[in-house]
Amino acid sequence: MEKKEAKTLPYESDVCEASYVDQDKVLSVLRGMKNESVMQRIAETFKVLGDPTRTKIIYALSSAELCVCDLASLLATTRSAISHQLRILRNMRLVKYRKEGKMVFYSLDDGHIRNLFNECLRHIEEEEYDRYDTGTS
Amino acid sequence: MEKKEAKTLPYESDVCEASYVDQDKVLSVLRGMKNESVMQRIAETFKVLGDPTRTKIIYALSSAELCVCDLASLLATTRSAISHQLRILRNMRLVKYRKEGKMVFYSLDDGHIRNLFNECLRHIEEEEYDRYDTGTS
DNA sequence: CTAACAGTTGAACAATTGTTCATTTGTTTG
DNA sequence: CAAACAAATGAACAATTGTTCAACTGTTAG
Repeated sequence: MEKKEAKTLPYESDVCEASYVDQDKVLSVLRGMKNESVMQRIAETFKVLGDPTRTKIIYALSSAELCVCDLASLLATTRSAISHQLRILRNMRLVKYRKEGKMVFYSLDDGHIRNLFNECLRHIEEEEYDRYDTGTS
Repeated sequence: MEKKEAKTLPYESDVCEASYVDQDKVLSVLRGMKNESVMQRIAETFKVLGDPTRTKIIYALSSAELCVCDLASLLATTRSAISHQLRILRNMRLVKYRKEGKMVFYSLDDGHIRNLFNECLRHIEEEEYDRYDTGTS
């Protein structure tokens, strides 16, 4: 039970335990939190959408069904790089595919992804607007 | 002008240039694409939302205004780690802050972020549903 | 069958990223 | 002023990530 004296703590301890935390507020937020695995899944989804190459693939597929070679040409990169990224998108069920001979055509898996994209775009545009709006008044 | 013989190309060249690309389709998609900097901004936004710690911070802030110490307590991590992540969220204008004495209270910057979050959640829930729905025809 | 091609994949490498540790800044209080 | 505390920050480190290179699978056409 050795109690550490305050003096022996020159900087913060590992985890914020002691300080003036608003316990009630924190507990209330904690209760409203989705469970860990859902949070993990959300983070993962955003992360997958957060790579420039994948972002562009998704955007391209939101306007047409395309094969690997089309995408490579469109994004000026190799088929290999595209293929690696498509696998990640496939695993996250963000895109689906259809085989036709030796070609494989990819498209978006569902409409939510398009919505996510548009919502993000709206945020960015509003951000842009705000930047020029501040200063008046 | 040394022309390489086909035989000296045992595998694909750097970029998909030659092959059977549907030029019309690709050009049409390309025209519909947002410009590079917008795409970059979208990717960046998703990326920032795509780290588990930041995802949780955002989610927590979507239900209450909190200080660094509250967040550290809530996520069971150090104030330093939270502070580093908050800077990133600040830079992307996803959160705003308000100083009160030596405390700093953070909150979401605008409503779009909440929408983005909810849209993502809906995608995940539908995904979950689909997984148990497949098999029947 | 063989050559050519679309796509996939594994290994390796460089680049980026998140956390920790330690220090610093700025505010409040004794 | 000095001690105490919230928060911010820089450096360092381990872990993760995206691309490239090279090889491989499977399909089509001569």
